[in-house]
Amino acid sequence: MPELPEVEVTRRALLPAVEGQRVISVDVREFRLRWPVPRDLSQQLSGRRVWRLLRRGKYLLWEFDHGTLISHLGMSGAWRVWPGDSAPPPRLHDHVDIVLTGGLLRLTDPRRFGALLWHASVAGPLEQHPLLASLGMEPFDPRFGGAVLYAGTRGRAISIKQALLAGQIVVGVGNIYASEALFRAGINPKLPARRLGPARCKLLAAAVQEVLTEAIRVGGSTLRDFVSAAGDEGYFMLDAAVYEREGAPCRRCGTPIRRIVQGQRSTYYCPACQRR
DNA sequence: AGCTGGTCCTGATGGC
DNA sequence: TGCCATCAGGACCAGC
Repeated sequence: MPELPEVEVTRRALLPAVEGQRVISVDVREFRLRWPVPRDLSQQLSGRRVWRLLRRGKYLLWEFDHGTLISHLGMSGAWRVWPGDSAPPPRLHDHVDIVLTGGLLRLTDPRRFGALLWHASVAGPLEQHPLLASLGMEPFDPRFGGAVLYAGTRGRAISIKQALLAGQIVVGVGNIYASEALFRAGINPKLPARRLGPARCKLLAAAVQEVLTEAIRVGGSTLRDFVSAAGDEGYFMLDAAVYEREGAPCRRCGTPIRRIVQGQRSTYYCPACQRR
């Protein structure tokens, strides 16, 4: 499910059960995620209070006094929350339960590309954690804009689609929203990143922010109970302009949407609208 | 069999 | 020659 909007929607849904609440117990049923879940996670967290639940890119960061729990949903992960002890028995792929005073949080992740890691404060500043250190700018950072995109794409031979996806310039843009943002900006996804001038960078930066903002807003309604109750069915993007619409008429001009493969991932675009 | 929401890692290449 | 940054491809998995 998770690109930035899904992670952000998840964060907001979990907030009341997490922030300011104390961990009662942790039950790890499957340690083999992308990296092994720490064996001592339960000892590490039990009895401790989570002060804040933050997001960096697609990572969720659970801030404790003595360190930070880092979670990532990979391709197929989701957190769900139940109040009190109302949670049903865990099912296949329900790998971790974190019981807090605010409710039970359950991590499900069939493909196990997700991660759950502990970063102790004594190990150094969180920003220097290997997974976080080289991340690009947050798309909603007030400093983010065309200039950041322009600077970041200088000298880059890869396509603009892949540059967006790489997360070194700006984080949070996954495969769906990369296509959607490029459509909105009217930019051809195959264009080498270094060929973008300041004007197109400005358009694209704005498009990235718009697409993500809209997805969060829409997710807020369509995903409301995806985290709390409804389960796995939750995520779908309302009204994708191009994503998974190969052959369907462009909503702007009617030209059939085209699908290509870049870096082994599908890209969708309108060959007529995206000529910039 | 071939596709799917992510991203780290490795090894090859190219610039200074 | 050495040290970078960049780039392509592979890897990790289950489900449809």
